[in-house]
Amino acid sequence: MPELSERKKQILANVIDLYIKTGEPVGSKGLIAATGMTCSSATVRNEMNELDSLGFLEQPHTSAGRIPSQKGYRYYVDNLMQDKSVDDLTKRLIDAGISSAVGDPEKLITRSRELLADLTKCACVSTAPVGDATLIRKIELVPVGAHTAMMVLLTSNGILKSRLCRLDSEMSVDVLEKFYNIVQNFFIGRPAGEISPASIQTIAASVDCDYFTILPLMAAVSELAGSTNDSRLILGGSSNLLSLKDYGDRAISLLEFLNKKEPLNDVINSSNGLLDVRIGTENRYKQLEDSSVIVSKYSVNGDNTGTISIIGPTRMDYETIIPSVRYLSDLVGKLITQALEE
Amino acid sequence: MPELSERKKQILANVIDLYIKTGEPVGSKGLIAATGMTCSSATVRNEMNELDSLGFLEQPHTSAGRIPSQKGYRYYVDNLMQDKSVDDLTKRLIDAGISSAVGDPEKLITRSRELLADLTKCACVSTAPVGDATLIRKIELVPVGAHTAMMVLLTSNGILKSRLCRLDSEMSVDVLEKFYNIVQNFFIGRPAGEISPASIQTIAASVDCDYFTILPLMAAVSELAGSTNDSRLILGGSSNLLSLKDYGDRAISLLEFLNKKEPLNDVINSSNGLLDVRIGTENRYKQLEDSSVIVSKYSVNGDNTGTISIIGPTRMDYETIIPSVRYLSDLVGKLITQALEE
DNA sequence: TTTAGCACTCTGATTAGTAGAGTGCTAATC
DNA sequence: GATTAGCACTCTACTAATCAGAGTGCTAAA
Repeated sequence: MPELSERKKQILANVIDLYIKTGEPVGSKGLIAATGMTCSSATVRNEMNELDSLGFLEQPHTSAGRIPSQKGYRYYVDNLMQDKSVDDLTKRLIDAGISSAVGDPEKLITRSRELLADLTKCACVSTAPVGDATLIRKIELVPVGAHTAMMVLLTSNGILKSRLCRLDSEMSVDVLEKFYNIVQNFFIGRPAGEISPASIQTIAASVDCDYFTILPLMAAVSELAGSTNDSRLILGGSSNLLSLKDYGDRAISLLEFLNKKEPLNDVINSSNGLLDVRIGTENRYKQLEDSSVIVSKYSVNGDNTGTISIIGPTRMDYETIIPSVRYLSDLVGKLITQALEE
Repeated sequence: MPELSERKKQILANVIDLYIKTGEPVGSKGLIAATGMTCSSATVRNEMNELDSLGFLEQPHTSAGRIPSQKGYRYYVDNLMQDKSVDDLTKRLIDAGISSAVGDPEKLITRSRELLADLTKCACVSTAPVGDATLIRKIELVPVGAHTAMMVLLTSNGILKSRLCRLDSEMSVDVLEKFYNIVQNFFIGRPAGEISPASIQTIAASVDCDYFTILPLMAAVSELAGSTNDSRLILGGSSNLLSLKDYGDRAISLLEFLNKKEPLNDVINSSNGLLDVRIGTENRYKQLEDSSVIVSKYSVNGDNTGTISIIGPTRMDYETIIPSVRYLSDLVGKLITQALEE
């Protein structure tokens, strides 16, 4: 990355700030008017020209102002942006917004997602905490009818999974007792990831109990345990993106893209580090080429990690959004850890 | 409602069918070309003119073809549309689509919503079954830490609600036992709607137990019981509406409208009868003036009702969508009832 | 009652013209 | 050598004008 003169840096930063604010290409005169710089427009023009050849700015067409290129945004985020901490008002908004959900992990995540989408006017994606360290805390079988029961599985992350299951034979006290025995001996306290359809079969065969009676229950355990590792990816606030002029018609295909689980999951999961900012084509998907994605990880109990992410136009207000996302995701991690504390 | 001649009825039906198919205003020549009617275009013009003065058709402008008015759609849905049953392919698609979720109420509703949104290319809204007859089936307190526990409440509809709760004192065996006693005596088998913050207080005061220890638990029960009656309104497939030319720019404000819980809830709940079709301004909301809403109720155990609804442009394919919605919602009702059967 | 013929109307697409914003270059100035 | 004023040039966004086409309503004949 070439070293830029102080003035170039300042001009680049100003152009980006102004463009983020107005959405219009920034011209030399307009830049001076908006920032009160002391040099003349011709000087700015010369500098902008060089920033253009260096690839930090680009022109929509010959006689328009400049807009930041992807490289420009990257340089801005890495070097120019003032990495201020979250401002006081936002902090209070966040604290107040999630206060009603502090004790409950699921609610907390939901509220945070909604809140952040509102604050940033972007789409927001949340995932529940998952990890190898997810232990099975409790499995409960709640009878619903003579042949049916709701199976409820609680993990060490406070994530609850449930599923109705049906037995061929009657759900007798005897069956229940045997089931709870197996649960106690083989499942409680074990990592959810260890439970596979194969291991289930072995266990079902090894216990002193009718194989075909207990098998549907074991299968249900296996399914629930498996599903603890799907990360409960949920998208919110996507309609915020619709009214942005940045996207125009392309908002439609963007929304259709975001509504598909698999690619979105891939986008979120391919992030590095605690807080990852990916600009434009740094996201591998064509549909995100004029969007930026900010993924922030939070950790629960030091082991399991979930994410809170923002998806919006490359022309998003990085300077305020990044601190907000970081603050909120830290908070979520801490609060969930605390809620689950002994 | 004035009685129309057979030919007028036929022309009206044909115009609407064609307009639904093409989205373009229908002219006299085009109508004859598309339907193979035997009279001349001049005759059709005369008839259309009368249908126009009667209010069943309207012209976007003087020299364009006709499009159905709201009154026209209403007459079509009530009198002209062939109320065929769902076609074979659709039936198979639906059956196959939900087969993996048959035994589990929550999954079943989710799959149905997604499926119907795909089939109809419209937005689809589902609600879980609720009603005065919703009984509390089970309340379970799953310890998570020394001071915290996950409370799980299961209703007779198979709907599961959960919430983490925190005690000031330790969650001793003694406390748990007393709690389960209260649950058994006061809650199990009772309608969820009966439980109010006031009744909770009375109960907490009346039992032989430390009031301040048991109160947080009682409060949690009250909250969960109260939330069983929120209908879990969920919207899916709304991005389908974006690419429809019917809406143009207005798609944005429509989506923003649909993403708000309260008005959407109102729209769904203000429906009458088992299957309600509301066209354009028959919906009380300005934002729905060029949309139609189809609300179909399903019932579980004969008492509790949920809904599956379609929201799309007034120019939707009523003839195939209505039977699909009806078929699917009946199926959902039956399957949930069956899953919960003794 | 139906139909052929025709004048009329309105839209939507295309073209031409214009004002304005912004640039890059040159030459003068600090 | 860096900065700046001046200017010719370019490109867009907007407006107005034109025109073909689709469709109508009306009249008069069948």
